[in-house]
Amino acid sequence: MATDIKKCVDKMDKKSFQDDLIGWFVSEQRELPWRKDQDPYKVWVSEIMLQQTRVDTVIPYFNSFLEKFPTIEALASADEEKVLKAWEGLGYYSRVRNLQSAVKEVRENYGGQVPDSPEKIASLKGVGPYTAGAILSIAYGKPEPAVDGNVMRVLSRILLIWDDIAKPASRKIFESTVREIISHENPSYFNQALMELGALICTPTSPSCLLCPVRDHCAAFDEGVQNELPVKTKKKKQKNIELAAGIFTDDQGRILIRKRPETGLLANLWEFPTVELGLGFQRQREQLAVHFEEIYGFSPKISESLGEIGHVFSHLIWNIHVFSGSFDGDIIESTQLKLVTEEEIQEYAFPVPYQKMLKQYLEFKKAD
DNA sequence: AATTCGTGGCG
DNA sequence: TCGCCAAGAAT
Repeated sequence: MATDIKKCVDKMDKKSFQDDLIGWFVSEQRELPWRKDQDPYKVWVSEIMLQQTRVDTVIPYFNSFLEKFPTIEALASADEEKVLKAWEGLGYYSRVRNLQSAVKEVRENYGGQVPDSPEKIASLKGVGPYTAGAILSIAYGKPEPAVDGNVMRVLSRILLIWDDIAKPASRKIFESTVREIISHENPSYFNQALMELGALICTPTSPSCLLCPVRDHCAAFDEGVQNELPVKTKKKKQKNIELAAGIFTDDQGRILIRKRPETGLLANLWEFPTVELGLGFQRQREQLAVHFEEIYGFSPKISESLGEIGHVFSHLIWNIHVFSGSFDGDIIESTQLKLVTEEEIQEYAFPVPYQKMLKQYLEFKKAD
């Protein structure tokens, strides 16, 4: 640890800090569905869902997910299609595929009990340093650091840590710092309180320092630099991609859908047949049909243009040119290519941009 | 170490 | 409108 950080840590009255922090958490913590008990499975599910995702977004997903898959056994034996459907709209879909894979591993190797050793738990798919520490401390009361973005922001201010929190290497600095100041009486509340403080008081912009329970321990507040911390370099902007996608129906009105590849963006989710348009995407309808044929082996009759749908990802921006149309008989259905009715389509998990596309199509059809 | 993985909300 | 952000992990 850097000497200036150590100096700040040494100067801190740990016991007083822990008491103020935990005391605040006891009285001010939010009632959240995953805080009703310390069931390791529920803690685990909540932590996976909460990765890069807001509490308000997670709550309804957590409740319905636990209803559908109440136990490790239930999730381990569930159909992957249903698991993905339960995650639909939450994003970062590899999280739930890793979760189900890890839950199976727990069933097979640990008798269905979530292990409580750092080594074993960190070896589970989708469980990294943060999630391992969160489960160990919250479910098992172990004094392990659980360093997320909140913790880095809060501690950077309290202890005047100027390392760039966007750098992967910085996390370790915060972990070793937490090891020095964590409460061994109540590591669960200590970790949760740091995160809760970051969520409610010590926010990224305009922190509510006047309401802060640990203001007297905060070096940044003392020096009036709370708005300069944390140091975080900004990421580069997204790349634009032009796509054409079609809702193509057969003579019975069934819609053609395709399962995306099992790796990469939106892996294993379903979509409507899509082609990427090159630089000169101002091509004519006939060429577009040829383009679809090259990739899917059929040539649709494109009848209508339904406009465009924009969708922003973390690292890229899609602009989907939406079409509707039909095709003649000879589609060969497979595990990757299916013809489904408007009823059946509800059973398949679609990324948000394609949900928008379907909605757009149904409204167009109704108005027509 | 730097990228790739979603989505929705907010100033 | 746009950049930033939210309880990160895998590659």
